[in-house]
Amino acid sequence: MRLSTKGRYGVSAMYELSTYYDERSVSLKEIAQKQEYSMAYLEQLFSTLKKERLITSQRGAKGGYKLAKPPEKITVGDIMRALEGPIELSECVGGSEDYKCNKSSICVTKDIWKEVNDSINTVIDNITLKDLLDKYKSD
Amino acid sequence: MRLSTKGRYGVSAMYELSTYYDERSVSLKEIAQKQEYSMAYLEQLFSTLKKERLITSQRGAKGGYKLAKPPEKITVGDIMRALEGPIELSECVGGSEDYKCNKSSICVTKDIWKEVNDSINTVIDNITLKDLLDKYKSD
DNA sequence: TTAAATTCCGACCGAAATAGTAGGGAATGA
DNA sequence: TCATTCCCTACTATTTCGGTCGGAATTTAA
Repeated sequence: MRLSTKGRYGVSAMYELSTYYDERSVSLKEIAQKQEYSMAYLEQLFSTLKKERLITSQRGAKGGYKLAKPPEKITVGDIMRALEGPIELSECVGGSEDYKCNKSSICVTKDIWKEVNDSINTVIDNITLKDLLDKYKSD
Repeated sequence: MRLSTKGRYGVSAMYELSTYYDERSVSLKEIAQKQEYSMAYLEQLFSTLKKERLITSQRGAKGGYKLAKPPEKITVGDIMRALEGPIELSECVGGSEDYKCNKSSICVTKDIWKEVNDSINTVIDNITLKDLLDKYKSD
């Protein structure tokens, strides 16, 4: 039971961007080196993050990426959902309301997955990049 | 971001067993039919559940499976961890204490995964099979 | 004692997801 | 112009998922 690296890589990379927010763009190369990730792989994640409008980009020499919004307006949940899709522990939970559920025991367990979903979302939606910045400073 | 079916199938199947706790063994065939799961697949899950001593088995005609403990002593967390392994959103969290972490931003984000882990565990460790039984009765 | 029901066990399998690689094109700044 | 950087598409190796298959061992009942 584990998450993919996408979310982890993404949050770390976004944190890196947030340390330079309002200062300058940061290139993929720089982030990849600092975090020891594959640059080409990070590139794919950034492409997604850009589509989701969490970052902006600047091409060419001295180019790079920046946060599209201030760190206090970007949550870990935003990043996770952008990269990993919605959190759905059971198709019964997130899906359409009309889901036909003739298996009694599934209906009983359904609420469990919803509860777990909610608790995960609560946690990740309540941590912003700013929180991480503050935390690191105080450490 | 989603869990495998193992945990879901497992919890549903265990719920089924719990409805007959202290009454009789339930065969795989019966559970598979009731829940419309593949019998051969369920078999693998049950093999794991048995190794983890959550169920006992009786071979031969009139055989089947039973809960190894009363429903109030088996949590959803027990079942999930048996089938899906420990919850580890990051190798940084569950692993050894000496994990060398020279990437500052990972250390900052590490606590996030721990928090998420903990919140999931809290939820699933606080729901027993008995709770599910009671819930279904009252519905 | 034989037949049917059942668990037990190991091997196999196709599809999808994961975690990347590789290569070239297009914009930009110096 | 040229090095730097993002952009895009395609490919690939490995693992996990969800499941199948065949047969052996055990038990009950006829």
